Amino acid sequence: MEQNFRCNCPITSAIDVVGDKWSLVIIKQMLTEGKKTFKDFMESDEAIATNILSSRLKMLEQFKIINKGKLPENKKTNIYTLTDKGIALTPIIVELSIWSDNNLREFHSALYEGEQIEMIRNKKEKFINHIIENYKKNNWLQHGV
Amino acid sequence: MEQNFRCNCPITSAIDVVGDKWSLVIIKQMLTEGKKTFKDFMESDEAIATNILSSRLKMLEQFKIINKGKLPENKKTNIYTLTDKGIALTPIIVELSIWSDNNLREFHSALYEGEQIEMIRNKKEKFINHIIENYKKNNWLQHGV
DNA sequence: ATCTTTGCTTGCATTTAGCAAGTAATGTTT
DNA sequence: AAACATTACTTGCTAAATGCAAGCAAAGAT
Repeated sequence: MEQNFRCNCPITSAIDVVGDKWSLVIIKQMLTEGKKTFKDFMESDEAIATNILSSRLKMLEQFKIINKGKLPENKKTNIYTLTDKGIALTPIIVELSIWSDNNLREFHSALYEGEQIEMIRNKKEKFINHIIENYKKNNWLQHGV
Repeated sequence: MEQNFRCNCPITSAIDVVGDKWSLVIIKQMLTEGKKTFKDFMESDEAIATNILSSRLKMLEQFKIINKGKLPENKKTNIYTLTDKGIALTPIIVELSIWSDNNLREFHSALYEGEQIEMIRNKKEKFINHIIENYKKNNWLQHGV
């Protein structure tokens, strides 16, 4: 996988991995919208195409950002969960949200408002931990096993 | 510009603006490598193509993330500087750097090491301010005017 | 007056993303 | 058990973004 990196700068390398149009959107959906199956992602506001979704999930699995598993009672549905590497992307996602709220409103008036973003801004560190704890709680089955 | 946004989610919208392969790399170069002219960006480790660089600089200017100006004594060289919107991207860049250092090393063994990343990790908030103050100091001419 | 530097643009090739349709395996309903 | 529906894909084609090489005009240096 080494040949995929443009250079040895950590910032550029992070962008090489999760800097495409969809990776961080998928991770956001897992982290804050409780999405975990192929169908869940398909039905998102963002309307990702199925071939792109499929290739992105494979790539994220290769970089150990997500796990692919199944529940014992269902042999059809794949359950995708964030690994620790994936959960560690939370601060990036939170900072993107804060930046948009502060700087993009003049170009995009319909941006979500309100409590959640206010909460993120006021108590960033606490909110990051809240999102992570919430994610872990709702995915205890996968994380426990 | 409204039609460029996939939906009303702030995270997705931030990715719509700076989530391409080059925007955050250019901003990183300005913020941490002191680059400010077309030539500076051209000569980077990452080796951006000139047509892409040109279109990215225009786009970043449209979103008021950078300013394009000239020094009084030189009519040829364009000087690009970060606006406050651009400087506000610093926390995102810092978090990308931390994530890489903690999570990408197994896939990219040649990642830069050492002091700087250690410093970022240990004292994140202080380091963000240090980067910003340093940038502002070196660009006082543009910021002052 | 000529040469070099800077900041581009243009044309073409390649890669990545998007859309619509198809499909195989599983699960559900009658 | 047969038919239908759901899930998680793949395939083929189109469109958009990126990459490469060359060219070029304006400004500055020699």
